[in-house]
Amino acid sequence: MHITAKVDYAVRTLIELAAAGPSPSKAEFLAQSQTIPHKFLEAVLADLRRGGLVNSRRGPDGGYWLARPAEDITIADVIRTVEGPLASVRGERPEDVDYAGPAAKLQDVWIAVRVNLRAVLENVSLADVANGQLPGFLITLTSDPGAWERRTRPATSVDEGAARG
Amino acid sequence: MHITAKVDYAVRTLIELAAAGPSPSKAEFLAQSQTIPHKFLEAVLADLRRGGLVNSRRGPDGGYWLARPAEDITIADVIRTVEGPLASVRGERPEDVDYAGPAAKLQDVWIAVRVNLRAVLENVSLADVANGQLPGFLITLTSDPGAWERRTRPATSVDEGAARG
DNA sequence: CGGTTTTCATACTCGGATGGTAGGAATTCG
DNA sequence: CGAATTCCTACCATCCGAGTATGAAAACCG
Repeated sequence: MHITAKVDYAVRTLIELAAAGPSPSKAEFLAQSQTIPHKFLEAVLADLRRGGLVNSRRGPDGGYWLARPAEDITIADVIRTVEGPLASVRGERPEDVDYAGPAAKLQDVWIAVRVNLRAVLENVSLADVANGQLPGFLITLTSDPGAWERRTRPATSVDEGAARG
Repeated sequence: MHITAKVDYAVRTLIELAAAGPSPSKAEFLAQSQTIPHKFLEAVLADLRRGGLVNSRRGPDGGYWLARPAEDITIADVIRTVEGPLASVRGERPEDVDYAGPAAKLQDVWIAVRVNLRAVLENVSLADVANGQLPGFLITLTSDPGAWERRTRPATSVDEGAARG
């Protein structure tokens, strides 16, 4: 469950474009604003252009701008454009896996994971983030202080010889 | 957002052990039951043992069995044992990332993603899956037929507005 | 037209992860 | 003892992630 640099860069760049409005922004400016290696960002922007999320123009006064309104581009759109499906199991889509015996119902778990991923990523737009006004359900999810705590797996009772409550 | 073969194998193997009860199961049997390469499964089982999720014994009548009750081991436990943190952004934990300018609130999105991942993975146990009796919230999440449909990113032309809220 | 600025395309590197395989040592049992 | 099984170390092939280098193509300026 890893957000790659490419996805991270793509989302941040598009947020920057959402904030910039309709006039074109140069790759060099975007790279410096978000601290992204310039040439690497160019490759990401190429994917975004081929995916139809941004338009571009060359030459002086050239640059990149959003191809659609920032309200209509979700984080899920960005991930699918630069990386493919939101969730996959060993390269397959969750609905395509097939498990034997007692593991049969494991498929439902992966489906539920995808449902919950979608519930967040398909319901936050670039405009939401750029304006700093996240949707209500997002506020609710992140307002629990536990949401910000790191959680490590429980220490096994076996290797802690002495103390166990 | 990719479930690796290692995680998939680990979970399925532990479910098989949950179904097998307290008597030891041999790696060869587990490999064949779940169609996993035998030697690769051995490496996975080694991680699970070092992580304290299974115990083992050698020799004839040897094998592997769960170190804790199947009701007390969640899918999240398994993922953290064999792969590390549930969610990460460019190798960092979501609470540690720091974004400039209009992207600042993007951190909250990643936090929300982790919250929703935890909501599923920390609340399904090996016993739930092995018994085929998933918790109610899981049933609810997967009973929507849309949960099983693949979703592709919208075509470049604007057609359907996403149902928000 | 020439020169400058920018995007665009291609190819390359480099390390680490992923998904395995092989061979043999250690342990347990009959 | 000998057979069965886990356990350990090493190895391998391939791909992916992240980034670099070089230069061609387009757009604008005068």
